[in-house]
Amino acid sequence: MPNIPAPTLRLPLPPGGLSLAHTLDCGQAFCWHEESPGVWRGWIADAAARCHIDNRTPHPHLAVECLAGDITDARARHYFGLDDDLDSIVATFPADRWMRHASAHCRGLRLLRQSPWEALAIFICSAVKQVAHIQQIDAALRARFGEPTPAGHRFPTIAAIASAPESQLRAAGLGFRAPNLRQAARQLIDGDADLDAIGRAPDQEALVQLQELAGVGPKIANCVLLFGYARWRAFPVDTWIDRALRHLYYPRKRRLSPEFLRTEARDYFGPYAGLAQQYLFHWLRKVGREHLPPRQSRPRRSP
DNA sequence: TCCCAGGACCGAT
DNA sequence: ATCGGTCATGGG
Repeated sequence: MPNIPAPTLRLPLPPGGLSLAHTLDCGQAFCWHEESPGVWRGWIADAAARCHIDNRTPHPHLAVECLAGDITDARARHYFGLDDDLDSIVATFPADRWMRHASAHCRGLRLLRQSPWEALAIFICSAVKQVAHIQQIDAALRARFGEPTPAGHRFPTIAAIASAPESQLRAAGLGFRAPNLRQAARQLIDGDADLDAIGRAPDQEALVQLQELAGVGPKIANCVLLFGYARWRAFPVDTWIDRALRHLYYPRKRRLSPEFLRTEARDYFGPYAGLAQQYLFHWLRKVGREHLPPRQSRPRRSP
């Protein structure tokens, strides 16, 4: 069988543009890495891909080289959210000082359309982990449990994780998250939870059902809703957003309950609160740390 | 080296 | 309802 050269898709960039660096390295997906300057290697669903922005032509475009599996024009457009009117969406963000910083820094950062299962699984693994290590876990899960292709391993199926021995999951670096990921997969296999049904449920009901899964609390449920189901109002409150809300947005309020931060704050950021949250998160981590006070670490018990 | 990381969960107030 | 302790593993 002849070796057919990999087809390369060329997608014109929509208004609002697309930044691969911001979109693929902002902590919403963990299966991409910068292979060489400006060239990103990763996965669009079950297809391996290599992407870069080509500015040479009169009309700049996104070049997507398919390395394994099938990527159609429509699938790539959908994955990168190229049909979202980014300018109009960013225009709905509150025009406060911090969002202006974040929006200026995150130009071209789009919401990816990841699969619900992949978002669920990787964010269960994300608990109390640095972004760099979540990427490592993604790679380890693929290598150990994912179907091989000529260009690497796909993300493991629900069944593959459900039947994986806990010891092998721990060997992938999951630590105490291993039993959670395995049990969540089993709950889905057994029909105790249904990702399609969650996709049909309104936000609040979807959050409740997601939190019935092992290892999924309020923060991860919101991540799955936002990144796996493209529910723009979902508002994950992690340690970064928590500090930003307390110190930058509500600096003089004494007691801020987690519930307040998840609901009142979410309403403040508007109909696309989830993307606003991601802009804040990415900006804070990359250039805005100086605006936050140092984390308060709990004093260690004396021996 | 040693502190800490895109939390969830459990039990004691 | 809120608070503290605990859960593994590796990056910086």
